[in-house]
Amino acid sequence: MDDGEFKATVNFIQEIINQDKKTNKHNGRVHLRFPPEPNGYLHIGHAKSICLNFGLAAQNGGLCNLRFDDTNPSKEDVEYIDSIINDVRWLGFDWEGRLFYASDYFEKMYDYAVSLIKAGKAYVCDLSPEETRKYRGSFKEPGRESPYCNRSVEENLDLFRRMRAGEFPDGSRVLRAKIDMSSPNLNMRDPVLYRILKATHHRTGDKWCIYPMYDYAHPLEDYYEKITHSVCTLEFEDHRPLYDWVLNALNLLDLPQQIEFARLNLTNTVMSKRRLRRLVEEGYVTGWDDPRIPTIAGLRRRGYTSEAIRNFCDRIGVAKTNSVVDIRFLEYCIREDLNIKAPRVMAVLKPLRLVIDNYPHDMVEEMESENNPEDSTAGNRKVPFSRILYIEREDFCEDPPKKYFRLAPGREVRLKNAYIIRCEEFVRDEKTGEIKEIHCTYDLESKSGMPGAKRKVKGTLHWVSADHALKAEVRLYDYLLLDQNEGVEEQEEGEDFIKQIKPNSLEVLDDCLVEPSLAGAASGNRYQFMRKGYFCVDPDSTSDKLVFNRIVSLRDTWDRILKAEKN
RNA sequence: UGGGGCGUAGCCAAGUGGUAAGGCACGGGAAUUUGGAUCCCGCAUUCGAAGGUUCGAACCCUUCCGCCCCAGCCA
Repeated sequence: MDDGEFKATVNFIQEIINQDKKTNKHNGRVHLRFPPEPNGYLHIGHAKSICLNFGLAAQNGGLCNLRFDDTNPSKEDVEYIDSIINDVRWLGFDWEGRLFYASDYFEKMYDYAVSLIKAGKAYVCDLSPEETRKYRGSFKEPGRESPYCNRSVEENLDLFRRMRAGEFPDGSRVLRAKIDMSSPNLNMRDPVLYRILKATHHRTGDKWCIYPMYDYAHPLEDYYEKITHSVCTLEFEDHRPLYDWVLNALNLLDLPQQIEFARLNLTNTVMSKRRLRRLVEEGYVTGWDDPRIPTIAGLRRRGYTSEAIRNFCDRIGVAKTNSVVDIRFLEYCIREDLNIKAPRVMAVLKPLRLVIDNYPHDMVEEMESENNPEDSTAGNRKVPFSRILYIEREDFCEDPPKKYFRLAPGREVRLKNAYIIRCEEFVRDEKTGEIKEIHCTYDLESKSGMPGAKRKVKGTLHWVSADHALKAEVRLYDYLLLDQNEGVEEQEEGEDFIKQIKPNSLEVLDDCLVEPSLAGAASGNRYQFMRKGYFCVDPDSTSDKLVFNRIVSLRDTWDRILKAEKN
């Protein structure tokens, strides 16, 4: 997958693993996990984490589990579990049966909490959420001890048992760790371990009405699964002392090590679960698999390959610096992959009728065409050619600017895999002034493969035969957000990222014409529409009407020249 | 404001005391029946800043500056 010119440099996590292997920490075992909360769809930021965790395991002869961190039933749902499992598998990773749920450990976690209480390291606190916040203090001020922090072990045990039994309403009591209310790290000011939540859990049903908090549950989950390296994102750095505290308070051995790295940000798009959910729920996009959003489902529908995504993730690097990766790098990765894989076909997106006046009326020639010049095993196909063709509207210009190599009055151009033609005249719609049709003559010595084809001609155009072409709908996607840098996290108070959405991030082309070899193209198939880009058959496609998504355009040097001249 | 992190090119990112890798983007050129792909060439006298240590500093020390995260009974 990544052999060839690209060589990954050893990242800092691999360095830690190298060191641990050297000192035989964990007896040389390497065991990681990808621990999503099932409260949303996976996006390419998760893909970075998935590739990192599973990749590190693979590179080190280790293991990687898939684990759902389902400790908050009020936000989670099986819909998300199913989609996450599907996405991780689609990305190409295998947890080899080690699929776990935090909820599987609730009983053990409860028992550990009881031992914490017995050891005098946890207590039941009756403060309300508001009071708890006040007692916690601030960055400036130390917190104050809870009036309940010195309850007897017996009373704590009794209260905690009754919390579990459902005797108290939501929010009335919590179990707290007894650590240090004056710690400069707010996470250590007697953090909440368990809260009462009378919600039906998607897996345990109504068995529980108390649920462990992340800070308590996560280190235990890692411990139960014998995780050696617990990789998470930067915002958990402040939680590491608590992660370690839980494990140490219980006197556990062979402990996992939490290591934090920077999450992925991409330009021109949104990446937070909150924002993606908003786009979906408020109808700015058509669903979690809308090809404009960077969810795995969206990228997949758009036509991205898992290889390209993995490659991207492997190449962006792993570090602790907050960064925003240019989305054009992702585009580079998919073009690189599809350049080798995607068969070439001809498709005219915005058709302009072209008549070859000196070509016989009823003649049809089958033009031999290479399926993929980058792949000698891809073979050839025949494409029908006749007197009336369609070319791309933008491939003709009445009054061409300099450096324009395409068709213009009196000019010659090559039709890909066919003949060299000359534009003799064009017909204008009298009412609209729009150019309706162009008339050409062809050089019958210039057919591809013949000696006469060797003549140098500036431009080569793609085309379809009017009588043979298939109608198609093509969906062109643009970046979701206007400003390049608004892919970063939260904005100023009151600023709404919704305002940054491009009004025309989706353009639907209804009257496209594609070559007949595309008849019956299966959903998910990818092609290069020559000179236009890479396209993927959408699930909406039917035998009556083909529907394609543009995955990414080809690099367009002409377009760049035009833009450069504007500036 | 207390704590925790991070500053190397437009964007990622190596570099760990011996004189700034690589990729993307960008610019130029070659070749070309895709203005694609490919191939060449160019692109940081300097590493957030200033001092110091050293024969030698992006790397070590000091001070300063900037950015990110934390005051959920979310994860």
